[in-house]
Amino acid sequence: MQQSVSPSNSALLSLSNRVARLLTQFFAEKAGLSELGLQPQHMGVLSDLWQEDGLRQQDLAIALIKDKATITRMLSYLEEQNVLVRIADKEDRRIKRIYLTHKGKSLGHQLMPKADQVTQEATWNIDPGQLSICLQVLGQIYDNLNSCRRND
Amino acid sequence: MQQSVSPSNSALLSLSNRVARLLTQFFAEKAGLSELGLQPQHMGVLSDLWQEDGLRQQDLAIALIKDKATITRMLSYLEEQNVLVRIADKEDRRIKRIYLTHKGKSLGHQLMPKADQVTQEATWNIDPGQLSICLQVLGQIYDNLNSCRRND
DNA sequence: CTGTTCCGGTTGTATATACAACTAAAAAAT
DNA sequence: ATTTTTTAGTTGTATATACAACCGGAACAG
Repeated sequence: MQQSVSPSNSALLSLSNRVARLLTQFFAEKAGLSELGLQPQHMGVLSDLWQEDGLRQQDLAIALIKDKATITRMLSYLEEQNVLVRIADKEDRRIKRIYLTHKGKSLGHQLMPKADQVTQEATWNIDPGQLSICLQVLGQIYDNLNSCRRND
Repeated sequence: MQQSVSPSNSALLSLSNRVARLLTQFFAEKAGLSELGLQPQHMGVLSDLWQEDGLRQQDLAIALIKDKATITRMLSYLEEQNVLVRIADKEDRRIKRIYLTHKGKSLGHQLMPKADQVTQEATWNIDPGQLSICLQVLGQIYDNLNSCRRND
């Protein structure tokens, strides 16, 4: 694999930020997000709910590493757009559980493959084994940092 | 390497975003950024100038994947804080070249090792060879996406 | 040369986000 | 039981960012 910059370990911080921004930007364009009334930041919510319905707002805040106030406002918007619904938990009335609507699930069907596609294009010249290792490493880093963080 | 979630390739988008956010957050805390009058987003500028002085604002915008207006305002702040100076280019008077001041370089000396440290902590249980592969892959993805993007 | 186009940077404005303060509900302490 | 503390979510406010419109200087066309 040829490489224009040889990153030191210390580059992880800036490199991860830049890759994340680039991928996000490309995805938003490729998927025509804004034409769908969605913004890049909404994808995190959508993809997490796509994997598991009925999450609490707090769960989303933690998973997405965003302020709970930010989540409140994102969900208000997405609820207005009929992408999802908030349903108060029966047992604990503080909790609101989030469910995708039909429209939300349909968007998931439409968008998840696009995310795959963008990843494919971004990694066309990368050895699958190495890509797989990269994803494993990122997953581990996520777990490492996530396990020792204050959640609020 | 044990792993709580086994990411598919499509996870790159969300995983890179989350890792970037977590690392950024940890770094900001570890380095006491806000006590230094800096915000996380300033680190990109600082680290790029740390590597190469005299960049144009446009260069920074492209490298950091941010709007040039955003860069303008970040630099105005950092210039006020005496972290850097803008110097008009002699040959092309549209261009402003950015140089770290003494204070800026001193901050670099102080902060770059902290970034290393955070990376070390985040990857303590990861095989160095695999981490290195991960960084190479991320670097390649950055190059891939960066080379085919509209710059403005 | 002169007008046109392009490029680097700035400013106006709307949205996204974080932080802080707050409300309501549950859990824990006494 | 009653008070205190903790938890989930919302709202107020300040800052960060993107997008659009703009300005001045450079390059280019005739």
